[in-house]
Amino acid sequence: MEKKLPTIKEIARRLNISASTVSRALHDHPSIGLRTKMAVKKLAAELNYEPNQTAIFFKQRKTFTIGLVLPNLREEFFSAAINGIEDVALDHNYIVLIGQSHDDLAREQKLVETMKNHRVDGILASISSSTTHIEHFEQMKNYDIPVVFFDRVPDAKDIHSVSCNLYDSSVEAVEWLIRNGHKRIGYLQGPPTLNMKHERLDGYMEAHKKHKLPVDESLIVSTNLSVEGTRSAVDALLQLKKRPTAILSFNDYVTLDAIQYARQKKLAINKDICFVSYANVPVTQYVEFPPLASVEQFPYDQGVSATELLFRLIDKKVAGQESPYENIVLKSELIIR
Amino acid sequence: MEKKLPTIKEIARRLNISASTVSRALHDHPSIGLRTKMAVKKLAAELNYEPNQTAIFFKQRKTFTIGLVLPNLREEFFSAAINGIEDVALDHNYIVLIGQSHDDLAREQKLVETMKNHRVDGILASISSSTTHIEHFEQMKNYDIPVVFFDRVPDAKDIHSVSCNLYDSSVEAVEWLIRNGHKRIGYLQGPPTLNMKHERLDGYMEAHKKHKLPVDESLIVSTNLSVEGTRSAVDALLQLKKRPTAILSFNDYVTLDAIQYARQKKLAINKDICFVSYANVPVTQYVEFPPLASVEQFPYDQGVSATELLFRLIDKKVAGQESPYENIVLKSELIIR
DNA sequence: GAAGTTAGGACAAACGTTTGCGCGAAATGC
DNA sequence: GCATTTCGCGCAAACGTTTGTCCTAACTTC
Repeated sequence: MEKKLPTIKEIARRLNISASTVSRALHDHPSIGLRTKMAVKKLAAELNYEPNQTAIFFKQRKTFTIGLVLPNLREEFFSAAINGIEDVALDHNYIVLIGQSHDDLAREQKLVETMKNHRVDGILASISSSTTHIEHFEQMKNYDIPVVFFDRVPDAKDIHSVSCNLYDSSVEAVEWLIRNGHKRIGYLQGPPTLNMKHERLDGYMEAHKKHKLPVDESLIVSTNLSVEGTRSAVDALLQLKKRPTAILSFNDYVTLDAIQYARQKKLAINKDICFVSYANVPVTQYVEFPPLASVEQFPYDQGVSATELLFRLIDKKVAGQESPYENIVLKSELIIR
Repeated sequence: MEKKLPTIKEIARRLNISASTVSRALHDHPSIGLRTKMAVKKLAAELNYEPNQTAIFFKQRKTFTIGLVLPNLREEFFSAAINGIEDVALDHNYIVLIGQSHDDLAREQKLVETMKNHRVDGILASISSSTTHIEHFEQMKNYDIPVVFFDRVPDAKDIHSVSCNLYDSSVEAVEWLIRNGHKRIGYLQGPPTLNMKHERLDGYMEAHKKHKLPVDESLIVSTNLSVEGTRSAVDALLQLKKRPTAILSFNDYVTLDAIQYARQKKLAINKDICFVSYANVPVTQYVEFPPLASVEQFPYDQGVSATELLFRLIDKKVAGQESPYENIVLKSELIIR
């Protein structure tokens, strides 16, 4: 059953010409006569010839493949980002290798390693929540594989990245709450590794400062994103003698868990307590009590932007040029329901 | 900046031995002496040698890559299926190329074409809703690339597939509704291309037959899965003089739209009208009125099973053996909330 | 000590494609 | 009609690895 796929050599043999001529003919190289060009193309079509990409990859040192490493696909944010990534990649005739870290550093490392072995031309990454260092990404420099981080960007200097400005929208979100009469606003943050740039927290602080509201440290709690983590964090807030009337929380998924827990505790959502969040994932439209507002982070645009940056880096690499580190910041937008 | 990655040749040159010896030494070939073996490994480690996979792919005619073509990643069903696929693939030291058809036949064709060019070792596919023929998949036979369909399986003979038995659970679902007193049960089906095997409909019919209930054709409507399509289909049901008291609907996403529409029409969910559905996606746990029951289709297991089948096919292909067409059917399960 | 065995490694081809170089013949210029 | 350019194409190397075959020296065996 070993079907022998037609090769350039085969065409050359049949036409009694050399392989190089065939190659050039197929590429419309100017130094090939029209007659041979026609003959080659005709036979190629008849034989259903298709170039062996693995041979080309090998020779050209390019695979027309980009690697995508992200925490998971379950979150609508990431699946939306992929749409942008895939669209740009397909435009460039590239295809996407995917890998989910499931927020596990070891798995993330293995994925990067595997992608390196596959000689991807570049890597897009959103780091896992347990990623405490990024050596595995930095090593890619030794292989001339550019890396662009998006959304979950590590707090390091010498990297390329695309992310949303969450500072401004965090200020805006908290101000919105303040304007709506809230004076005690809780902040439910994510795990430390994802807060390294603490844009959200800085925005939270700034809004308090602007409105001369004191910041109560006990109003700031953390979750590791798990249901239990979120519950105990929310619990800590609800146990306070002076409980917050509103909570700004890490993202919509966390918020859904938080709301569920608050309801379980017999709190009236949007009366006893309000929620404002990040991500603005579409699925919240179906739930009874969605967050009152959520910061749209434009995953599709982030994906597009990151992929375009990656291709610029790949092109420069091919041209042998050095690229300065680029850190693109897109703006986010507070969506009020 | 052209970093020269170390190669076998380089190691051979430095050690004044031949490349073949180096290759064999690295592979612990028995005909290489311990001394040279050690020397080679030592130098390889020092130079940080890593085999150039593209060269190996080229030579071995294998890429250790499988292609995955599916409608979209937004649906939790597919992102859950990927988890199974990825886990099995990683176990086999394979990596996954991904492509979303977005329910567009042309895009699906392009993706398959691109994956073929990348010489993937096999393809996993869940067809788009606009896929009216599967020539593009059948052509893969000419390239010795096995294809395994999962979940959304075309209605054809000569294919490999993994899917859920929806007939039994459909009977069960409708019987459950009947036992709960419903006599007029609507059926909101998906687009024709996805109903080719009409397991759901057959089950719906069978349950009616078993309970000697007449089937009213006007209770059977279709949606193209879009929000508008679903709304007008539901509308048709609600307009009936004798409106159904329950609706069995294509999947949870459709159901969420349907429920939203019904509420908009001032119907009391679970009183005026009940919903039972397929997929059992986790996100329904956060909504106010989830479907009363949903058929779990075990996406992770489907992914695992499909990928394992694919690897069996790949192995047989390598061994030059012919494989009979396998159509694995997993059972589904009606989950009652 | 001669014949046979074995261990250890070299050589070269092969996978399919691309590309720099060069060469002969036709076409052009005067 | 000779010199020069242009055109069309072939030759061979190269990418990095694997693998079948062959070779040589050392070792065994009697």
